[in-house]
Amino acid sequence: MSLQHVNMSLSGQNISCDTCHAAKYCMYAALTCSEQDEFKKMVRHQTPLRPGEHSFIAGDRLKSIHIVHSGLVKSYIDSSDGERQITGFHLPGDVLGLNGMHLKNHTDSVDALVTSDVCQIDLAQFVHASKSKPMLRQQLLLAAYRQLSNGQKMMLMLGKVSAERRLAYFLLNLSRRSKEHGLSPDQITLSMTRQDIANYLGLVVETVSRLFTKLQHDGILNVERRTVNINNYKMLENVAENHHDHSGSSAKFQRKLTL
Amino acid sequence: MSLQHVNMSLSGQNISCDTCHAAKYCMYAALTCSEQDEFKKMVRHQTPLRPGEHSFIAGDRLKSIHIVHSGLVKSYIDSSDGERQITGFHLPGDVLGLNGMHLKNHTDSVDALVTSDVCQIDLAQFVHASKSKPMLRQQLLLAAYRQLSNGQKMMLMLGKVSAERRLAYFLLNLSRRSKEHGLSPDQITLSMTRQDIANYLGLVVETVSRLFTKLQHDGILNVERRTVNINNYKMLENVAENHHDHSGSSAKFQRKLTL
DNA sequence: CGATGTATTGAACTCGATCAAACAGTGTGG
DNA sequence: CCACACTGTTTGATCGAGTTCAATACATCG
Repeated sequence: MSLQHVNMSLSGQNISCDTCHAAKYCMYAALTCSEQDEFKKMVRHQTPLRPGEHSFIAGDRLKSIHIVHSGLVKSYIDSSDGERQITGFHLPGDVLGLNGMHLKNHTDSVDALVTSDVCQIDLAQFVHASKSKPMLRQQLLLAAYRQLSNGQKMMLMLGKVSAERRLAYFLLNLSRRSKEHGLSPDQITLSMTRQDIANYLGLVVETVSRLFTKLQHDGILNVERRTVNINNYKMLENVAENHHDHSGSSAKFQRKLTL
Repeated sequence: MSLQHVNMSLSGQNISCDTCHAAKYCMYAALTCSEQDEFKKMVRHQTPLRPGEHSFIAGDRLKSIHIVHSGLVKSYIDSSDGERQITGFHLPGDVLGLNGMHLKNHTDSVDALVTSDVCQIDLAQFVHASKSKPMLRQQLLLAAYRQLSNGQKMMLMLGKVSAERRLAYFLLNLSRRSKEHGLSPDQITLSMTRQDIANYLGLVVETVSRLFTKLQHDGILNVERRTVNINNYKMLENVAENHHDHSGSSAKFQRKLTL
């Protein structure tokens, strides 16, 4: 099994940071013992989210910090005219809903893609605890800065990058994160639909589907429904970086990619 | 005579928060007197930036917080293969370069579009002062959250929105911000080139130019080089919101827009 | 089994990009 | 003052990447 099944069978209340599989990806890991004790006291759990259920939606009062404990969730914003843009897929340890903090209301929504647990840390308690334990605040801040930097990269993607490169970049990113989470970087499971991937990348499903087929024909990937095997990491990076060497593309390999 | 000329003739060292025209748009305004005193002690100024000069570039050691004092600057990131994406235009009071904080190095670059002053607040001093004056930190945090929220809206724009809507949205945004800065919301000066606008919106110059012409033909705008007059605010909003009623578009007005 | 949601594939179309040319300001130097 | 180069903007003609529409395949589940 993969990403999404970690801890899926735990009941909400049995979860503790001590036994949390995701603790090492969580801000929890960066805290000292006494800070961790403080942290543990603040953590509450929603009942596990079934696929499609949401952790919170835009407009909800923002009274907690949310951190993915297990599973996989997507965050998205909706525009006035009904468009939706998926703004991220989030793995255990990821902090959710920081945008919106300044308004005390969520500006985005979060749905589970697979059965997922999301921890909640009461904001008031957190702020209070931060006074004596500044590292708590520090860690939240770091998460925000990381997300800012990420968002800018995403803008570059959506504004300047071709469809093929977007997908390649997406897969590499997923691969890297899978690896960080102790899973195989070569075999990745897409727990989100093609539709979700397309939306996230600013494309339509058909384009994503065609690109998967193309990358498979090029010998870069093996795609089997939701399972993707990366056969040629280097070539995938070339596609992502637009080193448009792998010239003839499909049908047959042409040169050693060192050319 | 607009946005960009505020204070352009001040020499770097004469600037003080007490006399700063932008103080009310700055985090400074949210501070108490004693906090303001602390803040003032930390502020340093670069010599005024001439158009095209940069305040900092990606990779620079991040040792200060930057805040626009006067003028107009753009921030952008470059990709490995030479693409550039402008990530924002920044008016007085805006905080720059928060992304990158987590790495202690700037991940984006900032160039002046017109003669501009940028204040620098030494990060070490700021962190130290924050210990006794938590509101300082609080304000920086708020800026980060606002930028996060903004970035997500931008993703929606770049991923889902048509060229015409992007430009409309951009102009409305500029108009709103001009108004906030005490300038006319109807007559706005584009201190950035068409190229910059296009890049920011994920388009090419030609498209932006054509869209200006179109919006003018539709009677929504009057465009005169860098000066844009918004004749019909409501119609511009309709374009931005995709209320695709103003159906026949160009050549002749067709219905009252209440239809 | 049919029903439903997801994925792939094909054919035609379209929006915005690209290529190319002309035009308008703004210096700069003779 | 004009010739010039230079940069930014507009406009036209054509192209193409990605969308749209439509049909089919494929799983999963009642």
